[in-house]
Amino acid sequence: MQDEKAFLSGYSLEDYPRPSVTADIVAFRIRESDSGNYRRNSQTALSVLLIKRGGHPYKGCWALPGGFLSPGETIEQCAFREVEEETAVKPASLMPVGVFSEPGRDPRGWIISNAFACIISDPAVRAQSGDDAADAKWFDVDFAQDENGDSVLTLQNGEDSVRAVLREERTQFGMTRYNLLDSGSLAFDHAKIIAAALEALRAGAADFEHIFDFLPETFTLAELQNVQETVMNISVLPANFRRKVANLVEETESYKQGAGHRPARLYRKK
Amino acid sequence: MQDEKAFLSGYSLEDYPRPSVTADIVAFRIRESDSGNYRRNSQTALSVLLIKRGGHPYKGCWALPGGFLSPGETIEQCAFREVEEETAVKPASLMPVGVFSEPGRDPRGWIISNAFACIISDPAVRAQSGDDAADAKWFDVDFAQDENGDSVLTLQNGEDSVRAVLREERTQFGMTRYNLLDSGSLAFDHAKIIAAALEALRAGAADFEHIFDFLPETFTLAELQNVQETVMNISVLPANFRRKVANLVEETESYKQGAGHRPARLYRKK
DNA sequence: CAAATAGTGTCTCTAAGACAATATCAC
DNA sequence: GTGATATTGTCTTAGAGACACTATTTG
Repeated sequence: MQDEKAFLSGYSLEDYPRPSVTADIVAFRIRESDSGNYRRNSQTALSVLLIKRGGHPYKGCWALPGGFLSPGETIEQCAFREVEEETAVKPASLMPVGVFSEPGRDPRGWIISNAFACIISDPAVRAQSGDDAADAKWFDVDFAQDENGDSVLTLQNGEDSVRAVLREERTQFGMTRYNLLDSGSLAFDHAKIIAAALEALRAGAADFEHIFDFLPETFTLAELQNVQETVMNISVLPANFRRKVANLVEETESYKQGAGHRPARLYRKK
Repeated sequence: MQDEKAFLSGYSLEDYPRPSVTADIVAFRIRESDSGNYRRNSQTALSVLLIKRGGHPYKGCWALPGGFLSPGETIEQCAFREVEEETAVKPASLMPVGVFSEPGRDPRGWIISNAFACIISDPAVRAQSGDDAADAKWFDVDFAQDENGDSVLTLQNGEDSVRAVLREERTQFGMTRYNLLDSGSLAFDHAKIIAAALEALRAGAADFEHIFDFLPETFTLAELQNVQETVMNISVLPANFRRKVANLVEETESYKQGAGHRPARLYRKK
C-alpha cells in the first residue's frame, strides 16, 4: 500500500503522448411534411442535425455537433452536454456508434472521436447555434447504393445539399466499415460517422427497441409504422404491421380525428 | 486557405487538458477438456485471457491485456498490437465493446479505455507474458444471476479463482449497463468490461456471425453446436441445430473417426 | 359518392421446437 | 452387444407476408 502510494506519486501520465478526445453526436429526428392532399397522411423523412462551421478548420462546411471531453466527465456526459447545447433538448438516451481514431482525421492534430447517435422527438425543437457554429439545420437523409455498389449519402435542407460517397467494406462481427471516397462539403470524417450511425440505428429499429423515441406519448399505428419504415427504409403491409406490434402497444380511448378518412385509434407504448 | 493555415499554425491542442487513452482486450477462447469417458465427446468451456499485474497499481490482481494508444495508430491497431504481444496470435477481427471513461476508474489518473473483444481459435496458443505482466492465464467464464438478481462473474483456472459482482441496469437501445458492486481481485473496472464483452459476444453469436472463429478450418456439426451453446449458454436439439446451420456450412469428404461412436462428417464454413 | 386510411380475417409459407427412428462406430 | 453420438424424417406451432374485404370519415 505504502508501496503503491509511492509508485503513484512518482508516476506521471503527462510523460507520455496523449490524444485529444471528442464526442460527436448524430442527432436523428423524424420530420413531417404535409402532403398537400387533405385526405392523405403526412409524409415523413429521417433527418439529422448538422452545424455549419463558423471557424477553422473546415470553415463553412457542415459538421456534426460535438466537442472536447472535459476532465471529470464521462464521454456520455460530454455527448449529452453537447446535444443540449445545440438543441436545448436532452435526449432519452445515447446509442454508441463507434470510435474514430484514424490518424490525420482532424487537421488540428491527434484527435479521436467517440460517436453517439440520439433521437430527438420534440418536433418543436429549435436547433440553436452554439459557440462554434454559424448555423444549425436539420437535413433529410438519403442513404443508398449507387450503380457501382458504393454508398451515397445525401443530406438535404431546401437549398442546402450535401453529398458524400463511401465504399462499404464488410468486416467480421457483422459490422460494416465505411471508407470515404468523397466527403463533399461535410467536415472531417463525419460522413463516415453518419453512415455508421445510420447503420446502427437501422439495426436497432427492427425490434422496436427505440422506434418509440421518435413519437409522442400517444400515436396511431400508422404513425408508428411510418416511423419504422422511414428509419429502416422498408415497407410492410399495414395489416401485418399491426399484428407485429400488437403486444408492444396498448389502446387508449382517444382517436385521431379530422383526417378526411376513418379516424385512427391512438395507442401508447406498453 | 491561407487563412486556415494561419489558424492551424497558431492552434495548439496542448493548451487543453487531454486524457490518456488505452485499448483493453477481452480475448475469448473455447477450452476443451476430456470427459474421461472414451465414448463421450469432450466438454468445452468459454475462457478469457487475464494477466497478473506485476507492477502498480493493482499489483498482483488479474487484469485484461491492454495498453496505451500511441501516436499514428488507430485504436484498433493498438488493440491488435496488444493482443499479439500477449498471445503471439493475431485474431481474425476485433469486436468493439464500448468506451469506459468513468472518472476515477484508474488510480493513475485520467485514463479512458476502449474495450474490444476478440476470439482466439488456435488451441495451441501459449499465452505468453508481456512486459508488464508477471503471468498470463486463461480463465473459464461463468456469468449468471444470483438470487438477488445481481450478476456474478466467476473466472476460474485451477487454484486461481476470481469472483466479481455487478448490478445490471437496462438502458435504452437494448444495451445493458453494469455497475460494479464488488470487483474481487480484478483490476480497475475490468469486471465491467468483461461483462459487457460477454453480452456483446452472446448477442452476436445468435446469428453465427463469429462462432466459426472459435473453430478450426473443418469441424463437425456437434462441435459447432457445442461452441454456440457454450458461448450463448443455451441448449438446442441436435436435429434442429443441423437444419438451422445447413445453409451456412458445406460438407467435406472427411470424417472424424475413432470417437467410440458413429463418425461425424467434417464441415467447412460456406 | 369518392378517396383515402383504419381495421379484420384468412390463406400460405417458412422456421423452430419436439420427438421418433435409424445408422455407425469402439470397446 | 452396449453405449454413445450421427443423421434423417415428421408433426406441430408461431410468425411473417400476401391479399380480400369491411368500416368510417370529409369534401
